[in-house]
Amino acid sequence: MTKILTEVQRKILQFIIDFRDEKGWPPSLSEIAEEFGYKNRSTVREHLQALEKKGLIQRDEKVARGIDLRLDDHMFVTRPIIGEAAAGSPVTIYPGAIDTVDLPNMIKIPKESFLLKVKGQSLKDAYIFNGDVIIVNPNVEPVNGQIVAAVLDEGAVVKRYFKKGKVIELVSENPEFVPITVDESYRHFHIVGVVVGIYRSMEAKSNRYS
Amino acid sequence: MTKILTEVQRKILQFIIDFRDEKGWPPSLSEIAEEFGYKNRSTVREHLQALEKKGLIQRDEKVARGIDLRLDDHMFVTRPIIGEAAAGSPVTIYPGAIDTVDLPNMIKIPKESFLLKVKGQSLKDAYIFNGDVIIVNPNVEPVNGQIVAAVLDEGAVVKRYFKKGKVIELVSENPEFVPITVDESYRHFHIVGVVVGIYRSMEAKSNRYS
DNA sequence: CAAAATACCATACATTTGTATGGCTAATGT
DNA sequence: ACATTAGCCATACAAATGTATGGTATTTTG
Repeated sequence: MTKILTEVQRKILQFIIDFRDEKGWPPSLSEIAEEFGYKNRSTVREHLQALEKKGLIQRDEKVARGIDLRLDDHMFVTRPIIGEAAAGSPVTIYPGAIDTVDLPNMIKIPKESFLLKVKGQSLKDAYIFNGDVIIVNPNVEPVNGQIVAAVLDEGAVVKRYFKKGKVIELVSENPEFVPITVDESYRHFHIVGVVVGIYRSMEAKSNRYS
Repeated sequence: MTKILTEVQRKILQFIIDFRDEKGWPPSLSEIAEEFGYKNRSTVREHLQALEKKGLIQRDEKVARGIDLRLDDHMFVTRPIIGEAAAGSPVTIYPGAIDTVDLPNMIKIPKESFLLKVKGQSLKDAYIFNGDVIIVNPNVEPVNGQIVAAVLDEGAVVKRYFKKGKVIELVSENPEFVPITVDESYRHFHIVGVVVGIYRSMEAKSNRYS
């Protein structure tokens, strides 16, 4: 089962992955040939046939750029969680991804967004629960009414954002909670990003009460 | 900024997304033409130029299948919602899709699954709220512990599924609620499908208290 | 209303792309 | 010693692919 790749095959596979990542479509035989200095496409084709035989790619030979990656599904399905959101402590961003989520083959993360796993019941006033994954886009300006993840003196919050003149108000989804008003008296205030959505995996193993 | 797509453009974009998802590489102009019954590739090319002008794709015209998706900036893809889930009334499946959700393009709905929009607060014992979208897969056998959407005499429920011998128990996420035991006394009992996940859009417009 | 955009078509053309065949060398295993 | 495999080449060929140009009809927009 463990088919070992030769050095050349490994490099070609890596090139296909990178190419596809960057351009959005797989390389043609010519492009692979050029990358590796081959004067001939047949050479490339033989390497691709080897890769297909070993199950790493699937080809439609009759079709231009008909190279499909068949890497372990984990590559695509398991995404790193780069931090945790919880009240009382700042949003923790791990230096390297520590935890991962298994998202049932349905979630792909755009480059600029990242995932935060919700820890504890601290965000339940926003109807977000332990184990939920929130999708945060750090590169957009929050619009009034959007939910943002923010860090301030007393910790991290996930609340609706309203800017009124110089003052920013952070309102909970749950009307029982009093809004936070951010003004000059705050020394630390930083918008982590806009919460674009939440995803909750419905796996039996998940435990929402821990 | 909000460039609106025409119906044709939207459909073509969706086809490109699905094609790429399924095959692993983008479609050629011919393949798009064939899909939509066009007798001509120039027609397709014009649509692609429109999509590129609106920033949704990026093309390398000189290259076969040179279509790159640029959905990151336009995070949302509109998908049809085919029904509603609410307690008290059976799960309603619209004959044709009526409503739509804007899902982040990162959420890829498996072909066999469908979306139900949650209406009212009736499912809040499962921590699912008004306006949430649940992703239901009807073609898999529920495993003990999974959350299912089911219809029974008293209406539709979304609860955890446990089969013990001949008896099926439907347990709420919230321990305060008493489990439902399904036995011979039930005349109607039908599993709609397994809830694979939920997605909640964090749009300002959404109103969770209606 | 006139201009622009949308949405199609036909035909022609140049490249790109992948395939097929055959041959050559070096390393490896039996 | 001999077969096998990996790795590379040249040449020829057919099909797929994208482009260019010019046309028609309808709808939308300023």
